[in-house]
Amino acid sequence: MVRPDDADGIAAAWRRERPGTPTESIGVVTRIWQIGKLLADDRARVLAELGIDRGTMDLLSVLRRAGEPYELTTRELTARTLITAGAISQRVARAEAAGLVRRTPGGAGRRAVTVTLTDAGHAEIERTVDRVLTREVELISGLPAERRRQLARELSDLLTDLTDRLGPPARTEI
Amino acid sequence: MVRPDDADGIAAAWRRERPGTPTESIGVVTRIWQIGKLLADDRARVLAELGIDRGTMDLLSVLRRAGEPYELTTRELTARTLITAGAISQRVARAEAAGLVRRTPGGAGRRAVTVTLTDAGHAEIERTVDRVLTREVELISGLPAERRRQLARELSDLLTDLTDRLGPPARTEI
DNA sequence: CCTCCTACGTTTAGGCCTAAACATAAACCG
DNA sequence: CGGTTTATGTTTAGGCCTAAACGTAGGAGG
Repeated sequence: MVRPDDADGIAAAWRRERPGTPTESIGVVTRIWQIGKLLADDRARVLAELGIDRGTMDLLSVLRRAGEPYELTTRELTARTLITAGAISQRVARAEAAGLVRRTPGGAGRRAVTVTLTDAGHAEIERTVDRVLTREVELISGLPAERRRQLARELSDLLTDLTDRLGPPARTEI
Repeated sequence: MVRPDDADGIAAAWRRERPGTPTESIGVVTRIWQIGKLLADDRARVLAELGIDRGTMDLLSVLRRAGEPYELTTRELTARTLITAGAISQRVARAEAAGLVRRTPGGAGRRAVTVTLTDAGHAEIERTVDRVLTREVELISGLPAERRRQLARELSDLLTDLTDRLGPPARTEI
């Protein structure tokens, strides 16, 4: 197995090939993407074993976290998630077909549709969430608690700064 | 615009709804995904203005960084990228149709296909790379140089640790 | 009231990816 | 040597997403 280029190697290659290329961001940006992909693929594997996909788990998670009575409008779901309204509509349709949520017209807004967790959906997320989060804690356990908290703070500062620069569209997951 | 849940809010919601849920990873993992998505969407916007897509830029970047004579086999491309061999095949086919690369049978390995940057492909990546990287440096300029380097080191440690735990499949981009 | 406008969802077309099936050159081996 | 395995790529089927077109309920304004 070829050892993939590390971020430092990529930056060095650009400077060698094109002296003057601005490379200061690569050490952070590339690694964020690499780590994100490793974690995302691992979660997909865990969920595949449980017979559920990421989109559905994301949906059920948001509803479960909202607390009793476990319902939100489509608009609220869109605002709390990283994806578009159309994708939410499709995710909800799939979850509804699987009996995990229920759609009922009427609710808060003008023409809102309320999405509610069914008992089956509630059971599904209970079955899943600890498995997923326990696995994740295990994955980052190489980082001692204090360094983990420090990293979280630094990422929080970066995220806040980016959000200010780019407008608000950075949303949730799990 | 509804303010999205922040990672701390998500962790707090899980602890409120399900005391005992392991939430220590959320502050790092969720933020990694959020930051990654903000940066990826921004890059997609920059590239859309330049009339090129992320996959193509990624391909041209890897070839350009390889240095003269700007060619790699499909297998090497797969090893240096975050995607599957099938996707590489499709990306190369698209780039070839656009005249940006050339495929020639034969090369290093057993039955290798060599992918070479054409002059048009070379020009395309020259036109693009500074724009993309300059934008990225600007985006993370809220982080002073020393903190940026420290964050890069911490991410590097985390990535190394994750790669060891999960096997080697963490690859490149840009 | 009636019309227009705006908020809210859904549907559709298309893109790109993954996983798996497929094709085949080259090497291995009895 | 000739059959079998292995390394490489490509193709195909299907999934999920985005962007944009499309419906339509309720207000707002005249």
